[in-house]
Amino acid sequence: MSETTQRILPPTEALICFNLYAASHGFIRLYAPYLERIGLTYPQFLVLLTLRGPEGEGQPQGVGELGALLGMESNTLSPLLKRMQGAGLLTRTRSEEDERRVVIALTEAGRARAEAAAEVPGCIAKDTGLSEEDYHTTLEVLRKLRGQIAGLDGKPATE
Amino acid sequence: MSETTQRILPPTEALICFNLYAASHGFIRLYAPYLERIGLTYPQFLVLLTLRGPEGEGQPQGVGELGALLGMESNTLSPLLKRMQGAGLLTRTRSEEDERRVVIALTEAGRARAEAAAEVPGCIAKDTGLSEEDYHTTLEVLRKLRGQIAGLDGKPATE
DNA sequence: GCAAATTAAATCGCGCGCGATCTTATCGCA
DNA sequence: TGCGATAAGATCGCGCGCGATTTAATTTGC
Repeated sequence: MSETTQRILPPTEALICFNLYAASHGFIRLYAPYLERIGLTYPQFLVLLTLRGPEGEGQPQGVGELGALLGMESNTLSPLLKRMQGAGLLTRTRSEEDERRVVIALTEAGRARAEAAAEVPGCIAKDTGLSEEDYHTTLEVLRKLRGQIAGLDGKPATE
Repeated sequence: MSETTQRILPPTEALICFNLYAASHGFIRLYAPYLERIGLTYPQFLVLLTLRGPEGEGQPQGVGELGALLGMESNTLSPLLKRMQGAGLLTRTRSEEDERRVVIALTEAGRARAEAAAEVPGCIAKDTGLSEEDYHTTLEVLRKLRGQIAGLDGKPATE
């Protein structure tokens, strides 16, 4: 691990949260030209990838399951999915056995768009020039970090 | 580095960009109760920390410098700073020597709020329970990653 | 068996992010 | 000196995130 943390830095630079924030937006900016080309926003891209599944064999999902996978709630997902339905990418159907649930399924156009979306991460990986090892290390650090903060949302605050 | 990357994962879980996205929002949710208590949004918190400086000795900054430090442009910063001015936290003054520039300076109330803001990251570090070493490793990985993607925003796209 | 509690999704309001455009000031240079 | 190019901010529109509330369906507990 390189020792690049300097003594005097802008205050935000020493914070994990700002580095996540800046890196996240930085990556989204990298994705932007590719996503614009296929007419998707970044969250829409995430939704399509999730519905597509790891090998293109994804099944329809409820709004709740989708939200759990993406870390969003219905207040974000509902309007997002409505826009995607408007774009002809997916359908929203009330579940038969539980009328509260709404099931999201890809249309043919949605499946095609999802295939195009699935090509993008490879392009980004190439653009960034990260080695296989760096990629893996970074992914592990991030997944571990997410695991560490998952579940402590119950306002620990000044206990 | 633990070997937790499974064979079959939801598609987004294998992406660095989604892990950044999810971790960033996760951290912002951790900050939320603390920031709400002092009446700040997350970007406002970043602005105050930056204006305060590493040791509380920060100097007034132009909108552009502030944006460079935070990775924002005037289309995001201008309304944000205007709201913070409305809240009495800072002043916006046209520069004398260059009438295009607008200089941002903390008010007394802003300085006080910035001191309160500076307390928060320590609380979060405690809540997350990250070891000193994990914190340092994570920070290094993120800063390295940001360095890797900095500057390749010139639409490399399918070259 | 039915009212209260719980759950799923939708809706609303507000504050970002950001592409696109506009305004105004400074700079370059013939 | 003057005028086109550049630079700094501001403005506008739209799509998220998210807290708060609402609506409707299901589960529960008596």
